[in-house]
Amino acid sequence: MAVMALPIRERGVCCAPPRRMRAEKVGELSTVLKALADPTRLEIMTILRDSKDPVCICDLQVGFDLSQPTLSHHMAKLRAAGLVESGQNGIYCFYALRKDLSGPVRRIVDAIA
Amino acid sequence: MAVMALPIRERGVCCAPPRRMRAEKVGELSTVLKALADPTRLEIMTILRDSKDPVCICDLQVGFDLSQPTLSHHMAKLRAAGLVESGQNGIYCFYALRKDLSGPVRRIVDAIA
DNA sequence: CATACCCATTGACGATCATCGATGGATATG
DNA sequence: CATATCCATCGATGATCGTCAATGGGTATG
Repeated sequence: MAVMALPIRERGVCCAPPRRMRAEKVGELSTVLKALADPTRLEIMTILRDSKDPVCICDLQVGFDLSQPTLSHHMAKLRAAGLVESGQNGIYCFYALRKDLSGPVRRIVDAIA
Repeated sequence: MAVMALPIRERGVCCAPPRRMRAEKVGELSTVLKALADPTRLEIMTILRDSKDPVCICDLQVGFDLSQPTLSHHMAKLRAAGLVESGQNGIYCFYALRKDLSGPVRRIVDAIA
């Protein structure tokens, strides 16, 4: 739709654009993005990011209208993606944003305002 | 695993954490993240972001080992998410990063280094 | 007009995902 | 010990996703 200045092409001559990212990094980043690409997990991440203290699962279960297994599954997915860490204290399980996130991942998490 | 300073809780007393993000914004952002959460589309986005000129689909087809319909489907998804815009010139179809991305989305795109 | 090239759409298939109910383990309380 | 609370795992189900082959439309070339 937009009026773009389009290059001129020659028929039958196509050349692959440069790919600067390593395949390994592409996989890591897409895993992280996939973990964030769900409304529930996205909001949980902002809660963890903005919370001063680790957050208890039971509090999240009150805040979100989801079953307990579903929420547990979401947290496991966030942890598998390397975004959060968990700690147990008696009955309670707490989650917090990992502090050793890589630069790009940290920037992405900060960007979801 | 990590040694977190865990808060003290009272049995049976859970309170929902604050949710600062509007539901509408959560939906938009998760749509964008879902569009980025695929290795192929992620790499295409970096190519478009780093390219000075609009990129022709036929060039992408050479660069990625995917069928033409699959690549077309990926581009449609990026456009549906509001990340790219397209322009036609004769036979050729060009794609480019949209310049009117919102602040958060722009930061996310910039973060995928 | 006939042919070749570029691209989108459709229909189909297997894989992954989000969700739930049921279950069980672990820990605290009485 | 008995009970209540918190949480993870398992199995199942419906939805969505990534991919392809087939098809068709549109545009240039000869």
